Amino acid sequence: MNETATATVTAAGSKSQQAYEAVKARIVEGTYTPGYRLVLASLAKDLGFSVVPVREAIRRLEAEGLVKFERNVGATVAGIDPTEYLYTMQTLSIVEGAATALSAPLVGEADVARARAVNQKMRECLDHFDPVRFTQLNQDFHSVLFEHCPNPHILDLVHRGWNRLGSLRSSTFRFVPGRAHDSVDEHEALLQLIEAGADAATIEKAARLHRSATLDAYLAQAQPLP
Amino acid sequence: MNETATATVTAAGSKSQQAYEAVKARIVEGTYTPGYRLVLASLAKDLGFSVVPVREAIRRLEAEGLVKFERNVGATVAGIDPTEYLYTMQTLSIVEGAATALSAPLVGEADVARARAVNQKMRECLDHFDPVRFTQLNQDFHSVLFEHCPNPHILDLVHRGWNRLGSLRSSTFRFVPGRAHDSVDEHEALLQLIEAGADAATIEKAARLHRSATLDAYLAQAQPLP
DNA sequence: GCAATACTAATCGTATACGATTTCGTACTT
DNA sequence: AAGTACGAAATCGTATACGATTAGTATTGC
Repeated sequence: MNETATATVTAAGSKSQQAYEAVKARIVEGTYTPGYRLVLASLAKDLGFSVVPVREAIRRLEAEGLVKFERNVGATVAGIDPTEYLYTMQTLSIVEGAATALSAPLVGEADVARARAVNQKMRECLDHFDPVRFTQLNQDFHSVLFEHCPNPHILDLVHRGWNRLGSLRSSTFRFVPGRAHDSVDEHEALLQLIEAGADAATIEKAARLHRSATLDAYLAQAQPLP
Repeated sequence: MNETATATVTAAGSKSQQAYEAVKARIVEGTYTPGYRLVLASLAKDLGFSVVPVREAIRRLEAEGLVKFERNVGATVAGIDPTEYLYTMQTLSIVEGAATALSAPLVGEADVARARAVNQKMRECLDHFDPVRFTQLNQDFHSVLFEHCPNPHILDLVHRGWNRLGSLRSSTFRFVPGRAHDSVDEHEALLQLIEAGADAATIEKAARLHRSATLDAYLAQAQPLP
């Protein structure tokens, strides 16, 4: 059997949990593309489990918005129509902004240095532009900034938002390449705010606008998503 | 697809759904108090279903934070230690503030009038103070203000927050009676902001502070929760 | 008398089985 | 020929059954 390289090796005994993580991984990494039909029996046979744990896993993924479920019909990998993208990005702008602001006082020098290093890689990435790598680095960067958020509820909401966007992380910056440059600059500005111990409201506003700007750039592009 | 405020007519064919709603109702209305142990077999026998749909319902409630679940041990109605209360209120202050701001442009005169009527009842309620009724009216009031939020994700987060607080809605204002008076005044101020077509940021800030103030009042009280 | 261990009861986790519902293809009717 | 009605295949929903794990209790050894 093959394991996902990025997996945290949870090795959770529960098969529901295993199924959950397996399916989630396949969705996020793109093995199951949006619209893909998730048949319980097939998945169960594929994973070697019975349908019951798989079913539970699917319902959990539904709750997170990663799959769409229709009674007596089945589950499909949640699509990302532009409307959903807008909703998700808007929600993320709000909760991530808050998380970043709440996290800021707990971000130490080492964290800032790490974030800055990531941002530097992003800047280098601008030349021979690789959207996938860039978006991955982007997530790494922001993770450093909000991961210290002391409120686990908010942090969870942020993670869910990123997960939902994960399905199209390969394409986010592909559609708005011009945005990448500004993004890197805004990152540096954000770091300086944090270093300076800026007001929570200021940091929140900056973080939110940073995300909103990406959303706006996408909307301006008005390119239909796959 | 989604149930309106006037629930109870759902009668969703799925037994999972029925079980979900039944258990949720009993938690929110207080039949199952925090810490109550939810035994699958007992619930199933009680509801007349098998354990499988009940199990699914419990997991959904877990995802919403209404019950706590421990593997191979069982589920209990989620307690509300002060820490959790703080987290939930803080999260709610953020998402409800955003929802209210996004909703504001869509709130018509009729809505404002309705909200004001509710607030008037709350003011009358101040004399012979009934915490339960007051908190119910409070929810009604805010529902009018955020229910038009065009982003369903955010709206859903607001609903979840209110649900989590539902278990102690009978006690929220019981512990901070002095807060009730200020709350009514802030409601009126909020209505005037909306009527005047105030800036989204202004409305968001006001709505958030309104909730934060309740949280702060509670924290100042520093009374341990049941 | 106290503590550690073995045993029992309760409960959860998963598998298998069967009934219910939907969907799609085919044949028949107009 | 087109639309409708019927039927079969696929899939989901739920029930029942059994194995696995935990918690509580009694017993035994020191």
